[in-house]
Order: sequence, then C-alpha cells, then structure tokens
Amino acid sequence: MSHLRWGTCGEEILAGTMARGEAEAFLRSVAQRVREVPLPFVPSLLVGADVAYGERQAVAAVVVWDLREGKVVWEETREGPVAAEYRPGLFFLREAPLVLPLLSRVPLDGWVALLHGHGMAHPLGAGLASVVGVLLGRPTVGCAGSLLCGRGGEPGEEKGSWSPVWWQGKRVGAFLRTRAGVKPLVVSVGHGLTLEEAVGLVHAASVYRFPEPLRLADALARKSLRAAAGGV
DNA sequence: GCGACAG
DNA sequence: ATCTTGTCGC
Repeated sequence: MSHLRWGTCGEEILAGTMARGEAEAFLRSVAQRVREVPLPFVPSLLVGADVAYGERQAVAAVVVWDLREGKVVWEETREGPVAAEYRPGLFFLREAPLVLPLLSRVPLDGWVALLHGHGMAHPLGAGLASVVGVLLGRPTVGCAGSLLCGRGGEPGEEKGSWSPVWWQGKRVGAFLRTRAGVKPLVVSVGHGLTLEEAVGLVHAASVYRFPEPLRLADALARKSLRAAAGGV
C-alpha cells in the first residue's frame, strides 16, 4: 500500500475490503501526503460531492458550481452498492467508493472540491476530504457539521467570522459562521490549499449553513436515490 | 474502565 | 445517514 493513487488502492477501497487496522494505516499514509499549501491557480469552480443512502443501494451526486456566475454548470449522479457501514473515523470507506469515480470524471478544470466530512481535522490527520484530495491529486476541503476531534473558540456572530480549531497543538481546521444565527460549520483542509483559502471559498459559496455546491449535491443525491429505489 | 464519536 | 408534515419562530 505504498503507492497512493486512484487505481492502485482504489480497488481495495471500492471493494470495501479494508479491515480497521488497514484502513487506519492507510489514513496515516494519506495524512503524510496531505499538503497545506497555497492553490496553484485561481479557482473559478467549486465541486460539491455527496451521497444519499438506501438499504443496499446508494447514489452519489456531484455538482459543479460557477463561483462567478453563482450557478450550477454541470452535474452527474452515480448509483452503486453501499460499500461499508458507517463507523466514526472511517467514514471514507462508506463515501469514497462512490465519490471518487464521479469526481475523476468531471469534464472541467480549475476546481476545488467540497466534501461533506472532515479533512485534516481527523484523529489520524486525514478524513474523507483528504483521502479524496490525495488520491485524485486535486485540492479539497472538508465541511462538517460537528467536530470529530479537537476544539476551538466560538466565532463572531456575523457571516464570514471564523476561529481556528486545534488538535494536539496543531491548527487543523476552523469554525466558520456561514450564516448569521446558525451553528458554525467545521471547515478543514482536505489537500492542496491553505485553511484561509478553504474558509474563503466556503464562505463565498454559502447562503445557508452548508455551501451551495454541497447543499445542492445533497438534494440531487436524495432525489436520484428516490427515483432509483423508490420508483420500483 | 468510561465516554465520545464526520455521515 | 434515515424514518417524516406540518409547524413554531426569526
């Protein structure tokens, strides 16, 4: 498991074959490869990816959001079997199998992906967003509704206000007020950009609590799941 | 040993 | 995450 590229270890992830020990070792490897560095380009698109689950089948949705126009310019869904049960800390085993194939097929460039979960703000230093970012070699950001580890101060009440989240002496994420009057979102670097850039992008695309690309991907995934499973 | 725990 | 309509509140 030395080479971390989509295609080499992707099969294992897709098969949901990884045992807890293997999965943790995998996450540590991903954590070593995570880079928190400035973006090498000015992003014009944000890609939101999310998955809706049925009993055995699940549907992933990807929505490409044009930051300048403030609208969806492309979207796609993919149905597949539920790869694994949910276990805190190993969420990627459940979500990545369906999200990776979809993201690798986005026909546009210059984007940063938003994942529903954590990036570096993870006990092992790499959550779903980091796994996706490192395997695809693309910048990713983790957006979660609550902490998995670490702690941080309450940000100001106005939209855009944020405060750092700390874990074991390191700054691993931020509490971002994406909308006045709502519980702050936990934003963390998945891979390939700085926390300041991640926070700025999420803030720029937020109207409600979760940024538009993610909110729309969530809605599309559910709608597609009902059409696929409920239509029978 | 006990509690906490992304979605 | 999911089971689920209307409803209370800013």
